[in-house]
Amino acid sequence: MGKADDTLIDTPADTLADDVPATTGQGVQSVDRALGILEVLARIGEAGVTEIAGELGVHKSTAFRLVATLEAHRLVEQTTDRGRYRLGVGILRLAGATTARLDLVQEARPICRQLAADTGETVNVAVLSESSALYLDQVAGSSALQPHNWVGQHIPLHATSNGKVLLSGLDDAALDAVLGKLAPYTPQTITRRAPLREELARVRTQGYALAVDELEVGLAAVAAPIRNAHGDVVASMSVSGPSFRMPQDRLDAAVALVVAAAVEVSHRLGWGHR
Amino acid sequence: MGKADDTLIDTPADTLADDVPATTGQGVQSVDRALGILEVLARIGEAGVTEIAGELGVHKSTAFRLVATLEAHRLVEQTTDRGRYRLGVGILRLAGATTARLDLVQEARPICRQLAADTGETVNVAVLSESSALYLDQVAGSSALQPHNWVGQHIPLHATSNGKVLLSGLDDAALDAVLGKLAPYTPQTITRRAPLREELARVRTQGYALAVDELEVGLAAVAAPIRNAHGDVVASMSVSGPSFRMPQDRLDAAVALVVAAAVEVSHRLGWGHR
DNA sequence: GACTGCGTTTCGTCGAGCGCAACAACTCGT
DNA sequence: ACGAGTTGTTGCGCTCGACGAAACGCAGTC
Repeated sequence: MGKADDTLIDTPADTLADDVPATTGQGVQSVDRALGILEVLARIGEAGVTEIAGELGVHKSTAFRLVATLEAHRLVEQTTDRGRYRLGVGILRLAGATTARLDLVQEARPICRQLAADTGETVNVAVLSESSALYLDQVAGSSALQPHNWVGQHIPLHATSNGKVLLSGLDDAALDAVLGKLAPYTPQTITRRAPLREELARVRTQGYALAVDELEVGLAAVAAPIRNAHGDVVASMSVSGPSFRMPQDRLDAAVALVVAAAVEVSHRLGWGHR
Repeated sequence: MGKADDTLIDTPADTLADDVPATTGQGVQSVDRALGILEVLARIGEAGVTEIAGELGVHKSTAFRLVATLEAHRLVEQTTDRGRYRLGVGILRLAGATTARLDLVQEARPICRQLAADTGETVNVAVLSESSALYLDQVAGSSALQPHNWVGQHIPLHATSNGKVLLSGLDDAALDAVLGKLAPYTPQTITRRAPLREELARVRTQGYALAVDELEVGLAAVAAPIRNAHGDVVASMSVSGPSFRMPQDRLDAAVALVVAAAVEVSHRLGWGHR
């Protein structure tokens, strides 16, 4: 009886397991290693050939040849001639193409722009990916000294408005599978399961989520769900800015605007049709 | 066979053609092909194994194995089981790692220096902020008299070349939200909406903006847009100097140089053609 | 129900990619 | 200033891993 959770094992089986440790060991070896290099660089930021080779467990020359190939495609670049390597602009070009083909981003972008203009704050679109929130798009508000570009970053689910919205779309089993330890980022962070469940229930009923000083002191955000044709929560859209610029009345206004915007995007994705 | 052509390998290769058709032919073959697949998918958006194989000029099974390896690293994903392939979220994760260290000012600075050296005039980088242009960086030209430092200053949008470029990236709604009263600074300042819209349309088509005696009599400037991976105008780069030092021919030369410099910075930020 | 397209799998062969070792440039430590 | 110890880079043979051909299972479609 207690082992009912075994149904989780039905998952495609290769979806989980080894996500971090360099190479997966399956597939075309050299490609596998080359992609491992990209992941190493993403994790470390900057590394020399020797360091990369050590990380992958291959010979220096092998690592060098792979890196050189990656460099020819601009996926990595070296800081200086005969210097260390880091991820290059080719990645960004690919990322641009990736989001360009996501109809979610395409449909949401003009609405995000409008929302950013109306609120004057930064707008983000996020989806659930591998136990965290993955930010797909960001439109800076009118007060645009780009606060920080979160696109592509993985953000904790329990400490952000977007995260709460995404979690609110899951059932209890999926929730347990996704939630790990609830790390505290500020004194306001929700760190226990029970209060989080209550908060999620509240998000479900009221149709939006708030997060003030929960990820970072001085940061306030409000998010609303984006649904597909089946009504599933596929993404979340948020407005965020410094707390001092977000008094109660502006926050209320932002709630109304972001909910309306998210509903509009949902409609464009086929939600609410009969 | 063709023997003498070996000298081709000596080419500096730092400014090689950025439109890599598919595979570069050099480096580790299978990695080269795998990265070619990513580029094909970036271009086409979605493709089947057979189509990819045709594009690369390899056998179906080879393409499949490469795609499977890419899929294991989440760089591609298939729309449905036994379906077509497209770029995956792994790309976005990698992109997040690159944007984290990507700073507009930092990437632009060496190019600004070069531009300042080539033109002998002052170079500025500006972004849109709070209904005006915010100057982020400045590199003084070779000329002795130092113009006053604009970094950190908010400058009217309608009377500067940088401002026009930044405005040219907005749609009509955003334009109305940002534009207030068009204050006259000199007799040349554009103070009415309609002529300004025409000017912005001109900026969009020709890819740069001019401003002569519009903010201050005797001050001439030319600016070009800096774009991110999505093609959005995120910043503007300008060359400016006293009008008496800027006859028509020098102005023309400055236009070409600043446009080229802005394109170069855009590339570093992930902007690809089209 | 045969046909035709797809993505996927298996398998034997051969050449591409591997590890080795020598090379070149750069940084320390004394 | 000078080697000792790094680093990134490059030929070179051997071998194992990646390749292509063909077969397979599964969709649609006439």
